[in-house]
Amino acid sequence: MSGKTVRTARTRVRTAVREVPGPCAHWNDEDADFIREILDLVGDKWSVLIIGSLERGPTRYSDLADLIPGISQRMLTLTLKQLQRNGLVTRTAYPEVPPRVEYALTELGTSLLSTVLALAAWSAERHCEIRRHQQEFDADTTS
Amino acid sequence: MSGKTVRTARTRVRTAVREVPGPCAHWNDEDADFIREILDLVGDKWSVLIIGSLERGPTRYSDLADLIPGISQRMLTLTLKQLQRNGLVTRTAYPEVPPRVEYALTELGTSLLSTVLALAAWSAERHCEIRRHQQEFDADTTS
DNA sequence: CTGCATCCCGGTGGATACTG
DNA sequence: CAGTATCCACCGGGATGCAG
Repeated sequence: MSGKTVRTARTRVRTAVREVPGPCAHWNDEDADFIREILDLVGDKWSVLIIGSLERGPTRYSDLADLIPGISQRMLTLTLKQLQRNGLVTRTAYPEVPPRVEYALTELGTSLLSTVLALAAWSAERHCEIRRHQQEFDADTTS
Repeated sequence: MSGKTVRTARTRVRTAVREVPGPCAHWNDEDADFIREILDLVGDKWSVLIIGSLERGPTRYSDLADLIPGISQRMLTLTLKQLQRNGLVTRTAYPEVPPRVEYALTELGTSLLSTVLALAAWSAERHCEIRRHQQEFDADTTS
């Protein structure tokens, strides 16, 4: 997982998903990698929640901890660092006492948020439908 | 964490994400739950790849295995069953010899695909930007 | 207040071998 | 061909305690 075969072609990336020239596979390395990249960004347990909590502007560490019920300090710190590394949030430490640190969404983070929100909307629309399918399936399986 | 506090209100789900009545938290239980629901659906390692591979129509088990490099039989079976349970794909077994089984996207699955594709597009657009940030960050951190 | 270090447990998923 | 079953390594992530 450390190799990742650095792709050089960034061209025509979006169309690659839909237009497939021949009869061969459409999940060509590149496309699959983009999926993986997203999953690495937001596939974990807390990233999206944190990003969403930053929607309204710069927020302090402790405020984030309050906004996101159930998150541990460890995960908050870790995920924030990860988000920062990916350029989705910025970290600003004010040299005061007691220390104050604010996290904020970058433009990149904001753009991701809006995209992710679409997913959340989808879930909101369909989640009862999904539940129904699950129950049907479980009923059938429970022989 | 096993309780999950079964919500009874499915009302006004989509607006809940953007409109926040008061000054309080916007990640109200419901919204967070929708995020979690999505993550359960597509947050794993293979779901999205499988869904994408089904884009062109019904596909056989072995064909899927070929289309998705690196997936194990175990994970292919498991993930397909999960997708089926959630009503995203259908499984059709033809009573022939040798056996033939085809998986296909449901309308629900298709709708999710298009939403997920938006995320993939985002990743395609921004991934070089992300890489840049990562390298900068790592360079700074590598003291 | 903000954050790292450590311990530890459960789940995810890979490898492999076997069945209808 | 289309799975099922078993074993096991890895790591995400919770709890707790300490530090700047």
